[in-house]
Amino acid sequence: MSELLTLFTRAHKLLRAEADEAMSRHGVRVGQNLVLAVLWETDGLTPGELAARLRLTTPTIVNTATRMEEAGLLTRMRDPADGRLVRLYLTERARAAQHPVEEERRRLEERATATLTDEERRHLRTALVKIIEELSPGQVAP
Amino acid sequence: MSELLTLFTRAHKLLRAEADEAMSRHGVRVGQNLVLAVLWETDGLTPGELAARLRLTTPTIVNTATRMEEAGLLTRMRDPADGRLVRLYLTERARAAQHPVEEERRRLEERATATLTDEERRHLRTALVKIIEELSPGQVAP
DNA sequence: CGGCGGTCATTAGCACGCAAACGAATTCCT
DNA sequence: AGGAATTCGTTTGCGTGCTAATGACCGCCG
Repeated sequence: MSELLTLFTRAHKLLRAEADEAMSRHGVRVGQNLVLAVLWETDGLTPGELAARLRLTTPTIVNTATRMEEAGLLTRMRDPADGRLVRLYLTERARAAQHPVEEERRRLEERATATLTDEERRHLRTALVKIIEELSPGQVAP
Repeated sequence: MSELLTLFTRAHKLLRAEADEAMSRHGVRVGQNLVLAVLWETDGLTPGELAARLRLTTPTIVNTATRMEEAGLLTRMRDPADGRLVRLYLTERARAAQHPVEEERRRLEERATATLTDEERRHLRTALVKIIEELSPGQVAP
């Protein structure tokens, strides 16, 4: 039986559900927190740039951005120099959510790996990196 | 930074994409292969029973079953003894897909962990089990 | 300068998860 | 026996991912 794939799926689902619940307490859904993480670092990126950094497709970012706009987390502005581009800027609410959301993320990771030793955590990390490297033709970088 | 969560998400996405591509070669989408795996073992279960075994919600199974019915993978039959129940039965096509799909699953797992030693694989497995145990209040069982 | 190809974002449509609301059938409890 | 409560499946609507098709805009090239 394909033990590992099954366990992987279950662990991922649990982690994602916990993350969504935790983020939702601060008005951020789990898929939005990735976009936020990038914009907290570099505000005013375009959907395409965000997609590249997050390894998602542009349509995914566009749809997420629309929901985030409706939720008052960001605003769209056409680039004055290049009318094809749209730049996404965080609102005050989005900036205010940074520390709470980052804290939730940190706490979840800590909780999920609470019963692992430091060595086991390192093993897990290297195993994940190896899997990613094996399946993704190329870089593992950031 | 929450390294582990990020790595986990990326690895899961890659695994899922590969799995979907592999299964699709045999007319089965990645979400359907889980339903199939259970029905290959025990045909004629109800959506509720399947949901319980797969730890998914009943609506998810119902919708997946509808798509599988349209794809000619299963048929719905009302239980003659209890009119609330619907039983899902595999078609010949679904049974024919068993060996190819199981083989794809096995190959994917093998490929993903190709650069891991047996010991690393065991480490990964126990780490996943611990995470699941930590986040899911109760059983890790089947 | 005027069209043409390339580069964007967006829209549409699908898969697959969830929760909540609904309707049908059974079971339980007077 | 007959109404109330429970147990099912289904429908609906949302979030998050994808691909393919569309449309706006820029830059280049003749």
